[in-house]
Formats: sequence, C-alpha cells, structure tokens
Amino acid sequence: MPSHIPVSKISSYIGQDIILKGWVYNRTDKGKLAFLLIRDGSGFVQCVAFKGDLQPETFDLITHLPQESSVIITGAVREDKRAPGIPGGFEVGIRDLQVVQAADMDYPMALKDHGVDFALDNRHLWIRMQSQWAILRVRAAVMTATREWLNANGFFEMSTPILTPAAAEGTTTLFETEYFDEGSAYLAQTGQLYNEANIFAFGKVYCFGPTFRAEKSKTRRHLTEFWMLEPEIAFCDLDGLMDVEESLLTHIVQTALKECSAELKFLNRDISKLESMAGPFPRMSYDDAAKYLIDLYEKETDPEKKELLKFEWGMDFGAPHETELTKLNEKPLFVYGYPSAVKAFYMEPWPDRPEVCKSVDLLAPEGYGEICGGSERMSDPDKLLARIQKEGLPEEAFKWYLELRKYGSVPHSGFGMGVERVTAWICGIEHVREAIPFPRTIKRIYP
RNA sequence: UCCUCGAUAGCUCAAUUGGCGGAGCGAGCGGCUGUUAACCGCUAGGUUGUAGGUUCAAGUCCUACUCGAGGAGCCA
Repeated sequence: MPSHIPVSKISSYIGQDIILKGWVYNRTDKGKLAFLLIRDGSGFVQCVAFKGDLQPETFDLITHLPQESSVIITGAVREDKRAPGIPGGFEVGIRDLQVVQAADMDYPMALKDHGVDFALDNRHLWIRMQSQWAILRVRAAVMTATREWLNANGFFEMSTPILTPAAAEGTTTLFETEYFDEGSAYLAQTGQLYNEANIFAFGKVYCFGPTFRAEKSKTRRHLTEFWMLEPEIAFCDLDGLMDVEESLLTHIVQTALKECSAELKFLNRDISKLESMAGPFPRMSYDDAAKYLIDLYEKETDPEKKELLKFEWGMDFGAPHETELTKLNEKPLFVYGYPSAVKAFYMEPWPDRPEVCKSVDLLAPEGYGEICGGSERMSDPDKLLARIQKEGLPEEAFKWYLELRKYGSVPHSGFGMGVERVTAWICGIEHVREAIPFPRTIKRIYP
C-alpha cells in the first residue's frame, strides 16, 4: 500500500508508488496525454496521465478537472528533467485519481500577471500561486532562522504588549482604540521600552510580533501592520550591537539560502549576491556618509537628480540617499552616529558631541535600504528626564521607564528589524506587500 | 497631507487628429503521446469607474467626484 508523501520529499521516492494529496494548479491536455501540475503546500510537482494506462472514465475526469480542484493521486515517482515544479525535475505517473472536490469553474486567478489592485483584492487566492508561495516560504524561513539564532545565543523571547497607553516615542501616529473606562489605548509601534525593563530581569531579550503605524506612508517599503523583531541587550554598547546585527543577519541569509534554494531559484533571485552576504559588514559614520552625499550632490549635473540628492549635515537620509550609500558596497552597510535631532529621545548622546547620538541603521544593498534601526539607549536618569522634558513628553507616562535607570542602570542597546523588508530583500522583490500573507496598507483592509 | 500617473470583456492590454469598441489569456466544445503561462479550430463574453458638459459625432476633449497605484514627508 503506497504511503502519502509531501511533494518536498519526492526525491527520496524515485521508482516507488506514492500518494499525493493536493490541488490542481494547472492542467494541459495533449490528446491521449494530460499533464497536471499539482501543489500540496510543500511544493509543486507534475503528474502525467496516459490514456492507455487508465480507465476511460478516469482519463476523461482528469482532462475535465477544473483548476484548483482538490485531488488524491496514486502513482509512481520518476525523475525527468523536463518536469516543471518546485523543486522540479520529478514527476508522478498517475495510476489513479480521486476527486475530493471539483472546483467551481470561475476561479479568478489565471496563471499570468495580474494588476496590483486585482491581485490584492484576491490575496486569499493569490497566495496559492507559485511566486507568492515561494516568497512566503522564505518569510517563514527568515522568522525561524531569527528565533534559532537568538535562542542559541542566550536571548529570551519576551512578548511585549500590543495594547499600550499613549506616547511611546511621541512622533509616530498611532492606531487608537477605546479601552473600557481607562480612556484610549494605542496599538504598539514598538516593544522596545518594555524590553528595556525586561533586560534588567533577563539580560538579553527579544520581542517578535506585529507592529502598527498609522502614518499615511504610501511606498513600496511601508505597511501599516508589519512584523518586527526587537532584541534588547544589557551591558552592550553601540559596537557590540553592530556585532549582534551582523551575526544575526548572516545567519538569516545563509539559512534562507540553504532551506529555500528552490524558492529563490523560482523567484529568479541572483543567488551569488546573497552567498557573499556574511559579516563583517562595512561601518560608516554619519559624518562620512554626509560628506560623501554632499560631494555627490555638488557633482550632479542633471537638475532633476540633483534636487533628489539635495543634502546637508543634519538631515535624515531620504530613499535616494540610502540608495546611493548602498551602491558603495555589495554587503549591507552600517551607518552610525546620526544627529540627535532626527532620532528618538532615548538614544545615548555621543561622548563630547551631544548633537550626535549612538544610533545605527543597517542599509541593505541593491537599493533596499533600511532593514534595521537601533541604538545604545540613554542610561543616565537625569539626562533622560531632561530629554523627555525637552521633547514635551508627558513625564508621568515615563515614570516606570525612568525608574529603570534608578535601580542598577547599565549601558544597553537594541534594534528593530523589519521582517517584510528583510524578506523582500532576500527574495529580490519590488514591494513589501508581497512579503506578508495579508498586507495592511493605508487603502486596504480586505481580505 | 502634497505631487504624479491610471481606470475599456472574468484577467492583461490595444483602439491613428474626436469618426463602425478589438486582441491575447481565462471559460465552454472539438483535435493532438511530452506539455512548461502548450498549440490548432469553433463558441460565448461590453451601460469604456460615476455624474455632468462641449460636439453632427466622445473610450478619446473639459469639469467634478469615486477608487487604485508610487513618490515625498515619516519610518522597520
């Protein structure tokens, strides 16, 4: 009696009879021959029916199967270089086919390019397509690799609250909701402040969950709901933080290469660009980056490009600036020591240079830009209080946060990593909305 | 919030200076023993986003609106 196997393991069953349970992704009839591309969640494999090998009614059933019908197939595995699929190169000679459900014939997702609007309205079906399946498998691998590295390196996963009181960082627009008789609550835009409390109990921690930004950002790099990893580390300075980011990112990329080679190949990702992606990553000061950008701006002759590259010391980088900086290297680039004015209030000032802070962004190559942002946190309670007052933040809301610095304060650092941005970069795709199963953007909350 | 672009068959797109709304894919039927988004033949499929306006005549020009996109700002 043949056993039920996943498509992903098919290479171990050459010459054997097996059972597949899945869905008809595509069908091609050719007279007395029919090809079914079957997907079962673990992969895509071609199944072949010869009229002569089957009961006439079974063959007739196969040649009339609607796309997306659910089926159970019995047959023999053989190697064939012509066979499409993921991983591909194998096919199943159908001996028997049982229809679990014949799908309605008006399945809307054709196997070709669709417009963004249509594809997103049909996201619940779009995720069945090979490209989206491959991207989301890479995303899962990124998330698994992330936890793997952190757990192996002494970090504890600490869930931080999603429902939070007002004013975490002050600047960002938050989603607001009613909270019983306590007034308004807000969906978390970061778990960092809570993780700063957690490190004094657990040393090295991380939170890994959804994050919400109500800002009306409409670009290929923004979602209103996205997943963020936020490690926080006690007794760690800015250099130590960059070491952690470097090792973690290296592990994530190498794992994706190992676990998802078929997916990346299907996505036509230039693997060689990822293979060299191991630490150390170059580290550049904001001052040097600013000098480079100002120089570039002055040399630019095209007036349109010149306007985009406009830059002076003290500005935060725009997307065109990030792109220019990432062109300098094949690897991700650390830029550290940003002006305090463009960064959050809790970042530790540079010694003897209070206008600069111990912050660091990690910019992914090939124009992907910022994938991690972090800093050494202010550890002195008096300086922190002064900064909170200067920013006009409500002091009483930060009472607990200030207390962390009263009882055994230490230098500590942390960063946030955007899962969808990392996934989009590894997959080589245009837009972060394809790097999450059901993207939430400013204009979309369906499906 | 600002700037720019777009909306024509189920989907992706054509339609010349304002002059009879088409094709491919998908769907149905038939043909084909190696297809890779197969191919060949036939069939069905339309209130051109909405509301006005200009004109002998509007998919095409004008006004307003709706919906969407990607860029700025802000950020991961």
